[in-house]
Amino acid sequence: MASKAETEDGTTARRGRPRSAATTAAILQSAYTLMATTGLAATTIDAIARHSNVSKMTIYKWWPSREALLIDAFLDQASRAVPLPVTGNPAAQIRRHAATYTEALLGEFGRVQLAVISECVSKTGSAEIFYERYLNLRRSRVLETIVNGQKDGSIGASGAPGDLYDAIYGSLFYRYVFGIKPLTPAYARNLVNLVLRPNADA
Amino acid sequence: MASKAETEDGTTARRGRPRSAATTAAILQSAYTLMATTGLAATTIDAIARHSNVSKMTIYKWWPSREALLIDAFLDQASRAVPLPVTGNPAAQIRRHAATYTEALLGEFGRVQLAVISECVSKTGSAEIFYERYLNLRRSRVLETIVNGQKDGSIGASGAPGDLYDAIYGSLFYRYVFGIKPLTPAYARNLVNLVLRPNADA
Amino acid sequence: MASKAETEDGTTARRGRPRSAATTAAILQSAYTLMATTGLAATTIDAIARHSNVSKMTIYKWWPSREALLIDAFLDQASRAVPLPVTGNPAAQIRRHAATYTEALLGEFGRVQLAVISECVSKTGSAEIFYERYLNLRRSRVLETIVNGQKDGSIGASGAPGDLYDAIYGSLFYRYVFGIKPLTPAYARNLVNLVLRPNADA
Amino acid sequence: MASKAETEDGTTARRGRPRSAATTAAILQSAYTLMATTGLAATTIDAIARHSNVSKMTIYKWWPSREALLIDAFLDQASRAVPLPVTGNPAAQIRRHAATYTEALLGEFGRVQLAVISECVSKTGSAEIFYERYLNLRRSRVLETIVNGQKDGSIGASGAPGDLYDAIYGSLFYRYVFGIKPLTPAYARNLVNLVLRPNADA
DNA sequence: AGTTAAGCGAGACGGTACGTCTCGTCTTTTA
DNA sequence: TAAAAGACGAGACGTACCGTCTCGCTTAACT
Repeated sequence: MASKAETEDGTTARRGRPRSAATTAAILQSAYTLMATTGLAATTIDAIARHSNVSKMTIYKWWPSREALLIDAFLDQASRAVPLPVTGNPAAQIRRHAATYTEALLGEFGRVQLAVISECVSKTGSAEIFYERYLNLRRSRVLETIVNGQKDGSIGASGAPGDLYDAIYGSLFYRYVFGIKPLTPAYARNLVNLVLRPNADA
Repeated sequence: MASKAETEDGTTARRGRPRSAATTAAILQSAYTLMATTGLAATTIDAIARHSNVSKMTIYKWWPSREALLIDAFLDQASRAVPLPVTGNPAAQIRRHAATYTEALLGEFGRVQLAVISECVSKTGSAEIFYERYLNLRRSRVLETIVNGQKDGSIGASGAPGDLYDAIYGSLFYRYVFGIKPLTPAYARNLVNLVLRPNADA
Repeated sequence: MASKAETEDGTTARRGRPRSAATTAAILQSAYTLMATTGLAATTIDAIARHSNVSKMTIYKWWPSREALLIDAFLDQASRAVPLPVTGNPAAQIRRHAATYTEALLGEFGRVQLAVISECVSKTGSAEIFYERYLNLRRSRVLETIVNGQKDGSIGASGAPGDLYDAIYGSLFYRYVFGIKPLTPAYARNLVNLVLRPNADA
Repeated sequence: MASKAETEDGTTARRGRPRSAATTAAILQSAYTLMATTGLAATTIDAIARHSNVSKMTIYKWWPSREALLIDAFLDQASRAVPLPVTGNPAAQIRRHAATYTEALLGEFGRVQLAVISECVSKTGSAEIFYERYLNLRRSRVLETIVNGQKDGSIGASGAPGDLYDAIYGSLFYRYVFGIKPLTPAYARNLVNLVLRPNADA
């Protein structure tokens, strides 16, 4: 007989009090809310603990550093935002996505994302971790779409997909970080057309 | 900061009150050095005061906040870096500038610039101040060059100059922040060609 | 028929898993060892649990507070130490006991006893509990001996037995707590003679 | 000409903002008050800082540890208490002093003194520091008085002065720590007579 | 043999103090 | 009269222990 119980999904049941999902959620939610409302400087571990009614020890138990927590808080809340469209031809998909992304940038999503990136930069010197844990996947998907568009002819630009992607999303990010106007869905759509040079009917 | 002369017998002879310019320079130099070597997190006002042998009071007297000081420290050291070329046709000028800028990004200049931007973002939520005090001027000059290129035909791309600029420099910045490879002078030159579509002889 | 089993010694056997004697012993032993070796400040409940491989829950189940546990740990180990001699005349008995007690004070016994007393004082403001659970009984026995000595004339001092006892053992404790030298068996024997003024042949 | 200003009392004036006497006093007063009212366990550095409206940094700047602060707090408030009488013959002086000391023991003084001693014991294993910084001087003075009494014949006991002192004050301390009754000025006077055996007219 | 109750280790958790750090302000001496 | 030296209140840092609370497993007495 096995000395440890197996749960239905095959994971081994651990001894001891199980980790509280409610606590974890409260921490992530508080971190996100504080970033969105009070800004990065006020989003201290102490403030998160106070806001979520969780002890600091519990936070430090599960996250090694503030940037790790902030990334998780962002991922937890923002992952479902800005999905890549699945209908329409590749150029149109990207155009819609860039517009939606721009709209998100102008709201809470943008504020929090930039705070997380800033935290990573000030702690580690770059935002590579953020790229690996969040951006990379999304970029890969858009890259595939660009490749498809180049294949089916809906995208006229012949540059490397990564270069095209960065020209679009790098522009949006650049304008957002430095407050360069305009930065609107219409600007984003126009930018996509400029960079990808889609066929007239795309 | 060389505010003290050494006499033969080793005692320190005061030559009178150090010039405030010397003190200012020492503060800016220390801030820059600390950002470049120990990173943003360790570049505290206390550390700058210690490193420059200046009292904290003097620093607070002249700068209202850390980001203001860091911007000045960056401007003081980095203004002379990455000058816009004045020879060659417009497309070639930008190509050379983008390559030079990329090279600078990969060194001390990039590290410090990103630290300053990060500080602005974490304090104010964006890097607008940095844009106004540094980027804006440089961007304007390049924009003029792009306009010239579009007029004389050396630049084939017809988009708004600002859009073209952001596509190039936004891409470079984006790759730098997120550590996306490759990021080299060759990549920059290629990117300029992709975005500006210069005539074959440019 | 009895609904509950009776063990040999008349105690009622409880349902469920019986309390583990080994665990109890391990806790008390660890508490004593830690007090003797690492000092009171390091003898935390957590440290005792770690050292004895017992969970904190088990400790808190059986002892309501740290001072209660430390007293028990002391009693468990130290009760058998420093027995009152039963041979010789009363004055000689006390003289030998004071000397033995002094010797014990200078070793592990003294260190642990003082730690326990200190813990009681810092938690409750005095060491009355320690007196009630440990000192009182021993003092009573010595008091009887003093009374006997005063009756049979071997003790010349006419003061109240309690006053004589405290003059002797209070002196020893006082010197121990404040590190006043000398504090040796010889000093103790001399002190007993000074306070009790035994007849020459005692 | 001196390069540093000399204050009236001959101490060298230091550069920079001078230490605030009010702050120091507030810290010591708060520490004393908290010990007397809430007990040792509640007299944390945090609590002292809160109660005195002083930052923890300032406390840690001037005292290396809690026991050091508590000793100073006790000395600051209690030094003037329980002065040795200067009139009357030696035996009578000590009798009065022991009675006064006992009275003090039963009030705030006793509570705080015991707390300080307990803190020293739990941190360092003994109260030697307290002896060196407080008790020693007082004991020496009483010892001189005992010597005088033995010389002029007012004290009949021939033991070493230190032994006699400890028999008296050790008894009082012992009774206080362990809550042994009675502990009153009358008891103290009687104890002095028992130990010192003064001549009838003393 | 199966049920039930308690003991016990593992470990999560909120609370609070620890001792240290930087911030930004304030007060004094010195050149 | 500007600068240094440095005290100071505020409050975050990351760690430790407190005492409580699930959990899963074990051990016995009672059905």
